[in-house]
Amino acid sequence: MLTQTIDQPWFERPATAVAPDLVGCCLVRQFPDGTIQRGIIVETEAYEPGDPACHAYLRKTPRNAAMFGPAGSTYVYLIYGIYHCVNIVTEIEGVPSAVLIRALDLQGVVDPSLSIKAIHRLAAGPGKLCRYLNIDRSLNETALVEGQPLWVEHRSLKYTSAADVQQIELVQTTRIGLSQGVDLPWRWYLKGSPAVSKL
DNA sequence: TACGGGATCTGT
DNA sequence: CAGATCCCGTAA
Repeated sequence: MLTQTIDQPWFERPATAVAPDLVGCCLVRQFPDGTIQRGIIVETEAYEPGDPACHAYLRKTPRNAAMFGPAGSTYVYLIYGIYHCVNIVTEIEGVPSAVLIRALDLQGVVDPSLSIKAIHRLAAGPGKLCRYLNIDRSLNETALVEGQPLWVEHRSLKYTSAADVQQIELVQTTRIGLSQGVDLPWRWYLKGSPAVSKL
């Protein structure tokens, strides 16, 4: 068994704990026609209660309701009227907490018209990865379960064997694009990945 | 009911 | 660095 699906208990932790652990894991998208696209998560951000940048900072509203849902479900929202962003909900139900998936290193993309470098930019950013994976609000509040439209797999053996868990070099910095909570260092990315949205 | 801004990206 | 373009949160 090379990959293992991550299930709910793993996500029942604060977003600031889950977010760094998700880097190196694999987001799996199964399209309606059954085809599957995988991407290694290379960049995440955490959003938590008490965090002024969290969409649920003030109260529960129709938009942010998904953040209060069970761990291991999705929170998908529309931003700037154009792009979607996908989060993985963490913490026990009722606690608004989530990890924004900011960038993926897509696996198995074969397109002769694109350079390797260009392929690495296809999902380099939260809006771009949702566009590429065709993720919109119809996938809001979806459980991350194998065989569903979206799920997550643990770091593969080739990443986790031997010396390697330690070799995932994480960089921790401040989050991007915010006007509130700008000083909280709740963004993590895989050092050296060509698919990270910004250095 | 009206209004303004947003966890973004692209092309100029 | 402005524009795209929609939803929703807040105020009235």
